[in-house]
Amino acid sequence: MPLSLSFQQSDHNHEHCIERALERAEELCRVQRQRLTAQRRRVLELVWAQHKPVGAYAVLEELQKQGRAAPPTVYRALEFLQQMGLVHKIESLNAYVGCAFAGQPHDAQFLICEQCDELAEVEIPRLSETLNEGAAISGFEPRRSTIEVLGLCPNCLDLRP
Amino acid sequence: MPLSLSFQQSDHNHEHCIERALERAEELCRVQRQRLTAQRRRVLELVWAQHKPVGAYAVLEELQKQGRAAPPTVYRALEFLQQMGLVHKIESLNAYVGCAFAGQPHDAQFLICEQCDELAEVEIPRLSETLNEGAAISGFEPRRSTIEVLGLCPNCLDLRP
DNA sequence: TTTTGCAATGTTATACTATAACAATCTGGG
DNA sequence: CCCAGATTGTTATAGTATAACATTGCAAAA
Ligand SMILES: [Zn+2]
Ligand SMILES: [Zn+2]
Ligand SMILES: [Zn+2]
Ligand SMILES: [Zn+2]
Repeated sequence: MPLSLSFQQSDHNHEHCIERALERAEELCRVQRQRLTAQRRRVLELVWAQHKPVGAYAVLEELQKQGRAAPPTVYRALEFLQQMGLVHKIESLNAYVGCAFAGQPHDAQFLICEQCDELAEVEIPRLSETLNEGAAISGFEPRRSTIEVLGLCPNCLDLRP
Repeated sequence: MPLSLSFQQSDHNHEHCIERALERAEELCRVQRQRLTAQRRRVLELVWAQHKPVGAYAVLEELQKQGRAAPPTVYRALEFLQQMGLVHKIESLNAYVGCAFAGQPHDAQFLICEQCDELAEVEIPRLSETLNEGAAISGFEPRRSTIEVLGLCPNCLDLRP
């Protein structure tokens, strides 16, 4: 997965992204004997609607367009999807995004554009190793890391003076 | 600053930590012609009360022991202190912690123990460089990064089976 | 097939985190 | 002193997330 393709072009076929994510989810849940119910599938679909982090209440609003729904519905689905490694929470934004590497064990690393809100999940070479080695020097044993980088994406940089 | 001293011993002289932080704050505000008011000073003191992240409403409760106070009081003080580089927000915990490197330009990096809640602000060798170089490969220009590592601290690891 | 028990969802209420808006007060420079 | 801007007070409300318990759905066991 070449890093230079981390950020999607605005004209890419996003339907394809969504389809692929849903297929991947079906597969993972089947293998792990977990139920990807219609509700959960729909939430995953909504989270994947864009390559941008989406708030839980934004998902809720969409759900409500097709019937009643309350916050616990969304949060339960998001929790399930996170546990299945299908969705990540972006802590610095209180928002959620579909995992680009579902099924592949990885530490989550995100580049987030503060201009257009586009997000790319990346795997920066040697970053996890450097982090783990550095933590070990402190005698610390890492279990889960939050790495969220805010800045300007290539698309927005191109449009700049 | 040796990384192996990142986590404080439970018997260290923490009054000294607090005094040093306050002196540092006075100095920084003086130089930058900003006012470290009694309110702001008190909030900084409360944030420094432990080497653990503290919630805004926990600070508020302490303030209320010495008179009336409302949420905006705390959030304003925290915002000021963050802008002055005296306090960091821990995004994954919605909590705040005193900066260990006030006055020294740095990217914030935290090791957080999920057992005892102790937190160490660290500067992992080459981590920022690795991150910036990796982002550059994506054509991304980083501005601010959130790096929070959850795991077990040396003290808690020692007490384990 | 019926039973049964757990998983999932519905529903209501509430906790927790943070900010908007405007009034009152304080502070330092002219 | 007087003013203008900064700071704080105060009330209300927005935004994020979970508790608690009722109901429904689903599949394995009998
Ligand atoms: Zn796409
Ligand atoms: Zn991922
Ligand atoms: Zn200390
Ligand atoms: Zn710091």
